[in-house]
Amino acid sequence: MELLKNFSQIVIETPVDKIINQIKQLITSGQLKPGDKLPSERKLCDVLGVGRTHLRDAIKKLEFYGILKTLPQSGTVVAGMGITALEGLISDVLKLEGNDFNSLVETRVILEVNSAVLAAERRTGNDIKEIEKALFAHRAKIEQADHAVEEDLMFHLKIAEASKNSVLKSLMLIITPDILSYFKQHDVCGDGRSNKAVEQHERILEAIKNQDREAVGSEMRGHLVDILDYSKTIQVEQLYNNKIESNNGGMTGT
Amino acid sequence: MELLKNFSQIVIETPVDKIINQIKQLITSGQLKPGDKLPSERKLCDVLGVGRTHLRDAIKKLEFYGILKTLPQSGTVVAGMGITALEGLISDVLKLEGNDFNSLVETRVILEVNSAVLAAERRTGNDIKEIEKALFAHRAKIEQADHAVEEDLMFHLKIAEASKNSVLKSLMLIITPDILSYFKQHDVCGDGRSNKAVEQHERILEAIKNQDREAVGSEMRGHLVDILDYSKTIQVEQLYNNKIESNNGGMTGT
DNA sequence: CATTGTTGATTGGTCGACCAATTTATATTA
DNA sequence: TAATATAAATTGGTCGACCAATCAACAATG
Repeated sequence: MELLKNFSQIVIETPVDKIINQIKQLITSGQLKPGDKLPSERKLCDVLGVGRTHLRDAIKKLEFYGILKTLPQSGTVVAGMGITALEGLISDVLKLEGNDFNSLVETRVILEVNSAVLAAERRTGNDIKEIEKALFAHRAKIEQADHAVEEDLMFHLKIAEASKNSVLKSLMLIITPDILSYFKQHDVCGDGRSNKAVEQHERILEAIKNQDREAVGSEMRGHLVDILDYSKTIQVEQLYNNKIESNNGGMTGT
Repeated sequence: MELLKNFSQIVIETPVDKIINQIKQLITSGQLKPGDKLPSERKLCDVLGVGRTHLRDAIKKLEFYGILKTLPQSGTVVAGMGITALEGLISDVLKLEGNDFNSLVETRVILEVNSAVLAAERRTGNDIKEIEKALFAHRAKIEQADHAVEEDLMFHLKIAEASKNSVLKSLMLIITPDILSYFKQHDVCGDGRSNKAVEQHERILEAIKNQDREAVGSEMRGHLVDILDYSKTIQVEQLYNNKIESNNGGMTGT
């Protein structure tokens, strides 16, 4: 079995990825500065020796990351920001490397606790109603069935909305799918933890109602701490599995 | 001038967006469940009355979000996760609505403070060196020139790396470009704050060296608090400007 | 000389045709 | 009949040609 160690992850580099790397290199090396206009698509794909479709896909992806900006019938320019931080960006962003569930959960705790505290400060009456609705849905699902991971996360998402911080909510939405996929893969919520979770949710909601910053913080932290512990125990097993199956995590893109 | 209030933001809904909305609607309404296979591209674009290019763009975007998964020569399926959370996701994620600089900075404070604390716990000798290097570069740029926004943020990014939390770092990378663009637009760091910033950086680095969690937390918080205050003062002006120019913020995608 | 109008080249956007891999259906054979 | 081989149809992937909008150069006009 030790033979397995002699294999290393095979990286499949699609044409699109190769193009992205070239453009990225041009930017980081300073040959393309913010505001510069890229050569026309036709010339570029001629030089690169690829079809225009691939090039356009690459541009679209970079545009999505905010690196490029393409102006119809005019050209594609390098967006004037974030260049220094570009190094290693594209291949890193959201490419949660699969075995890094620990970071994922740790980050989740940070986002959750803070959004809960903010929610306690800023929640409106309507927010309370929304959060309650999610709580009821969660409880109902658990009483009749076993798994309710999505309803669970929905509760947390409603809290994020009540925090009135759109960025915080967006970031939670970004990491949520990855957490979901992990939970479903490993059946985290199998045992009797579900009922305990609902009780904790109730206490969290209560603290938000009372606008008790301290309480909501500690309750949320306590609620998430089991999961954080759990994540540490599966770390090793996780590492092993990822070497075998070509599991490419959550939202890793193409 | 009050007439301006009678105008409202014009929402340009590209064909791709329309397709995404339809697919999203099919999923949220339950007509498409996780694991289901979508009709073939040809049939779909026939029904929708759009070209295959548009449809493929839409699919690619949804795949990027982790909603769909397309298997070559086989079909496109609904990924089995995150469906409950889907409602409102696609149009929300990272569509930092432009005038929400407040949320942006608030979130930054949260991420920064926590990553700094983690960095104090986990930093290696090499991390220290990297952070120092960034600090020197920042100071050098300030001593000779006026603006050093990118170098400033680079310092913070190095701290995020020292936190050994890849997700935290990724999230910071995501919001960094938006912060940069704002800083550059509004010339935040114009006055003599630059020198003060370097001094604060030095104290933060010192605290990380000493692995002093408390100190690093309060120092970082103090360092960022001016910016948070500042963001509140420009909020109103910001709102106004955004109505006029069709500024679509940072990484809003297509 | 300055301004305007026209024309031609270039741009990104769009579409339809073709390709290889896959799946399905059908025919062949033991 | 069951298993296998073969052929036809369907799939997503790729490419090149065409489109309308834009821009640049230049000529006509005041």
